[in-house]
Amino acid sequence: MSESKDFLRVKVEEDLKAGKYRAITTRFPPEPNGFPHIGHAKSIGINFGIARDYHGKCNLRMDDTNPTTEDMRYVEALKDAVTWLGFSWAGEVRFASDYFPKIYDYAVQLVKMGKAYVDSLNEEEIREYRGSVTEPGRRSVYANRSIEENLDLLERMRKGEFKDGEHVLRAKIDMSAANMKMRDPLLYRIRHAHHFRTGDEWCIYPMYDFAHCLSDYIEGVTHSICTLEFENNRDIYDWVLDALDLTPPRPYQHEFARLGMNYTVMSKRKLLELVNGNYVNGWDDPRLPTIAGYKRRGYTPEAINNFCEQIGIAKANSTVDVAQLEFCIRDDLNPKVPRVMCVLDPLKVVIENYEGEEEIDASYYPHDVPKEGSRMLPFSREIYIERDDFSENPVEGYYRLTPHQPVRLKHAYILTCKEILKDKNGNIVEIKAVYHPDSKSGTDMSGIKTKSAIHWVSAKHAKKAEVRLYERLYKVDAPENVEDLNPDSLHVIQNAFIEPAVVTEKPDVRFQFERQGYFYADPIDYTDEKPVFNKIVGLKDSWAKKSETAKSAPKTESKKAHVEGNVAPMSEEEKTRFEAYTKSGLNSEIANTLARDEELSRFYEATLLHVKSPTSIANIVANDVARELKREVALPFGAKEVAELVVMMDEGVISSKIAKQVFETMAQTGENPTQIVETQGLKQISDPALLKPLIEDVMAKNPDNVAKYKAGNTNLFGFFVGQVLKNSGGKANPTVVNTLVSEALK
RNA sequence: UGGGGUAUAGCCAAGCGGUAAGGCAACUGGUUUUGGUCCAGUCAUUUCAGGGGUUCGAAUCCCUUUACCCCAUCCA
Repeated sequence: MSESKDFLRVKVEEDLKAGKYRAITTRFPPEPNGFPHIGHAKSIGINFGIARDYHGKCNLRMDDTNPTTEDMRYVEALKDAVTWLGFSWAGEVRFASDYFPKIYDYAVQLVKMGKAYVDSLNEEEIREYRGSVTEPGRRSVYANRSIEENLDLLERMRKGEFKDGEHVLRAKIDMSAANMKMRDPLLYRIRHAHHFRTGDEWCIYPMYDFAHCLSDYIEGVTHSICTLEFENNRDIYDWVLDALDLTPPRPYQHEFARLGMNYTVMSKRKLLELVNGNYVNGWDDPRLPTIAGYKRRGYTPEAINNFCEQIGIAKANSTVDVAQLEFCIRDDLNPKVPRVMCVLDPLKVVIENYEGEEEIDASYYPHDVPKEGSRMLPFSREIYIERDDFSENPVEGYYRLTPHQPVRLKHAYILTCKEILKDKNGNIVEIKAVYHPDSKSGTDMSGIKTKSAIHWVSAKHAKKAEVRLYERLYKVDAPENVEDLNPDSLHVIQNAFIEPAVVTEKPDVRFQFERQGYFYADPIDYTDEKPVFNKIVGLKDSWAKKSETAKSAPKTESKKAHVEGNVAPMSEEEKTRFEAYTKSGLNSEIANTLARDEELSRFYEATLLHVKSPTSIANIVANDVARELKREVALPFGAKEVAELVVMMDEGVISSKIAKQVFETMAQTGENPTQIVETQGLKQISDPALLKPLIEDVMAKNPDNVAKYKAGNTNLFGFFVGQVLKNSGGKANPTVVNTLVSEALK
């Protein structure tokens, strides 16, 4: 695990340490209405990963509360994905639909408590009554129904006495809530639809907001982790669980930013469009970011999991570079898979001075991969090399075969070009070459230096193979619709030539095709008669990059100009205060902060009554008191205490640093500041004679930093002061320490 | 526009008043029978979205401005 923990793990540790839960339970709660993609992999990694790290449990629960969109087929895909990624859920797969009876009972209870009602407005009216983000909504007249009537109606809804949309059950919360989600959210709706698990047992179905929190509670989930778009729903989550007065402990919801990747779409809707519109070949098309797609392409679960770990968990909306994913799969495959040779774009080479044939023992792994295994490579007079590996008029820096530059055939001999054969159009169709008999790999006595070694196959022995090359599905980095699709995302090479051992020996299903990339024997279409390979990812290619960057012009970068907005004007009252404050010597920023906030100005003026020290008071009120006021609890101290603190500071009994510390204690415990200073012995130390030994000590313990500082890293000054202050328990007078340290460092 | 979030390098991301972690990408150089891997190194100090303030000291605390995301489905 990495050294820094993400905020979710921090929270889990806190809760465990505080004894909020004895053990933790998480859950992965997809709706079975689409195939899972790499964004789900991130969520799976988080939920199952946290459960694993803290010895808890993680459930797999299908959030199947909408019978019209869900299907068993997706349940299977979801189970496959979790299993393939290497995780196992606790017990059986759960279904929200299993809890329908319990959830219904909770609904009845809410009605009995007078906290929910049956509304009979139609869909349009409900929307209208909800108001808008700027305007409060108004409550339906049906909200006044008696508990008995509500109970009766709800029961009849369940029995199927009403048509779809005739009634809904709503929570009675607040139609003017600033959070739109809290304007009497719907709890149940009538749907005479067949559910893929409960069949026709129910004709009312709970809404997400009602079912999800209760499902979590029923399962004993402790940490309900979801994505950012549910932040607004957290209020309902809490409301429902609190309103029902449940036996603790109850779960709490925490949100993280979902995964975005460039050149990729991740929404279910867009993915569905690609599949249904036949822009790709099914849910497992290797170009898709679905788990099934990656699996079919040849990605390993290790690579996906590493990726999810590397990108981290945070709350900022972000778009990860696909290069990061590609790194992960290369990194995983490099030390694992055998190297073999496959020619994708063949160019025939006839070796005029070679007769007969031979077999070369060639290791499957390069020197830096500590694995055993080799195969026999047939070599003969006619071979294929990659068309790219020959150049009649090479550009500067070209290392491969040219009319004047010999090249090493990997594992075999050195080759020199003798003649180029072309067709009528001037295309090269064949190379005539000679080999150097004494240059055989391992026993090279030729003394010829080559710049590179290229891959090849014996024409007579090679097997024909289909190779599917994939490029990014989209041509733009932030694709929006099908117009952004890359028309060249799929290249099928029907006539690639691969060395025979790959088919006859099958040392693995994933290979590195030497110098090209990683490939996977397609699990569905591959046969020995017609081998099919999918390109997983290319090797890094610094040669291609070099030749390309030479062409493309450097991008011009521009920093966005920052727009300054207007500050809201002050009211008359505020203006009067502001002027009085500046007149009394406060700087305009502090005066402004105080003047604009009624509570702050009141506190400031009250403190001023105790001591005539406007600047010190203003500073502490505008900064520290303001912070405490932001919290929703009442202040445990008053103007008198702050005044005491100010006096101690003004008189130099304590430094401003200690004052902050004292203030914090005051805010937490409500203790008297003088007492805090007394009991904790916080009086500041200003005597240089007492401070000097501390400074010398720090210097002696950090000779490296002293050297760095003297070499010019003046930032380290703060480090020394900080260390001294820390060692003095915060009591050293920072001003004195500063002068002493700067003297000592001369 | 009301509410809820977020802002640190080209892309992710740590950091919680005292030396701006790490990964990807990029760029040097070395090793190499893969232009791969590996190794060594470079890559935020007019610097943490902008402006002000508090402090001996601010990415971090306070005020303020800006930009982006989410919320007005009987979807989840």
